[in-house]
Amino acid sequence: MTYLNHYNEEDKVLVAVDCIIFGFDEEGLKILFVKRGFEPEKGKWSLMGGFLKREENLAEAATRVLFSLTGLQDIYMEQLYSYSEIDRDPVTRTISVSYFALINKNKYDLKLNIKNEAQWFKFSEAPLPIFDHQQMIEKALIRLRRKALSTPLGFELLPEKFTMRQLKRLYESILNQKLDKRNFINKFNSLDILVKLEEKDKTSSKKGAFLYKFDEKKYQLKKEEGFNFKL
Amino acid sequence: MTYLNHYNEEDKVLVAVDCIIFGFDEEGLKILFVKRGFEPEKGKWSLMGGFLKREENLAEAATRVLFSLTGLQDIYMEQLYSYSEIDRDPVTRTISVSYFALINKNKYDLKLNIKNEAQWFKFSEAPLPIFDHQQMIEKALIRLRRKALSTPLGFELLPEKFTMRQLKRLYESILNQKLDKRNFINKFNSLDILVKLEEKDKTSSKKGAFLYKFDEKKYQLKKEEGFNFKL
DNA sequence: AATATAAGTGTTAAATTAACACATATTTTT
DNA sequence: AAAAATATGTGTTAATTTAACACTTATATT
Repeated sequence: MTYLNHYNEEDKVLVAVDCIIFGFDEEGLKILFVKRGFEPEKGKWSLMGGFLKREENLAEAATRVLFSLTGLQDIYMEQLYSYSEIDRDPVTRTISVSYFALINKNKYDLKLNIKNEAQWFKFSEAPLPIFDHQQMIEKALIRLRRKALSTPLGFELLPEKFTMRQLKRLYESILNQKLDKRNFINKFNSLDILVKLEEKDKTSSKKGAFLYKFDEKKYQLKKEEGFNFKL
Repeated sequence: MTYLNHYNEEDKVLVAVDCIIFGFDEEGLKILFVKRGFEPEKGKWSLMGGFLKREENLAEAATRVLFSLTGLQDIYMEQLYSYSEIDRDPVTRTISVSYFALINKNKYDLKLNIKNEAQWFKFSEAPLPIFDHQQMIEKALIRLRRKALSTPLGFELLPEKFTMRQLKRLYESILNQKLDKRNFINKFNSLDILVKLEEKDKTSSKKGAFLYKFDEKKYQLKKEEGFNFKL
């Protein structure tokens, strides 16, 4: 504590994290909001947020916040951007760092229902959240789209076994455009990260559609390597 | 100040900004460091950094810090990432948000020399900076490379008029690989953002090489639109 | 005169991307 | 029972993009 001359107590600020959680199911891309439990804006929808504590770094704070509000655990999150407008939080100066994650919605829904302050919304129909959260979400969506074209994606969002149709719909809902069935399948197969199973899924037709899963090793390798797709 | 129950004074932290300034000249890609003027690590090389003040947002802080340490003004900076390891600054808990900018080195060098605590280093020969600044720089370089392949780049780094050779060298030094002369020129010309001038530059050969400049409107449009290059 | 350095310019093969249609299985409707 | 609707599955071709590649001209240097 000898060097504090350049370090001015008065400039200390509160730092928060806000988590943008994307999920996916039959209906398309979803986003998870919580009902804010305290004033101001109590009762309104909000990203999962909370304050950074002295004993943790930002990633730890994001993990803790997500867990405490939703019960979700072991979710890999990625830091996105820091928001620092002076009045962004009307109560006191707060800087917020956004994190985002993709999760397999079905896998986690049971846990989620216990704490029902959290709720999934179809991405296109989500209510306007508080503060600058809408801005955060827009940036996250741009990031998600970029990721979809440069790294394999789906392992975190789809059930373990999935059909080509689901995979294609996932990409369509992220990129917000229709994709050609044959081209999509050919393209995705060229990545060589899928394993075709014997099993068929019969929920959407009696003929059944073959199920696939990711070859996790190849998937991770491809993730590190990256690519440059047009879809 | 009625709602402070959830807002805990004790969790306030100092927030800093650190600026990664890239430049370019005949020798290649450069990075700007300052000699740190206070303890700890006084006299060591460091990114331009300083603390966020109560009355400014992060972008403003970055602008102010850059100006006060180097005299550089009107530099567009882009936020990169926030660093929050508890002990990243040995004096006190500090979160640092990195910003990066590309500047035309020659254009600004005069101003710079006035305050000679700042110094350019060839990117490959730069000394190891303090704290986690090296990490910040690595992330900035990755970002810079990505940008080079998805958005036109050079307006901020090159002199107003430049030769194809300089442009190619810029890309080579950012991407850290040799590029084929003909392919590079064809590719870049296909963007349709360059204007070929009558003038020649004779500094590197008596034959002279034609000078080009950017068509600023087309450049900015292309920047918004983006692309997806392999070079 | 020979050699070296820089500028400038196009063609071709390979790879990737985009466009496109029909057959099969089954259920639903008429 | 026939017709229509929904879902699965599969390949070819043209267009575009990328990668590989070599010689000519101008000038200075030896």
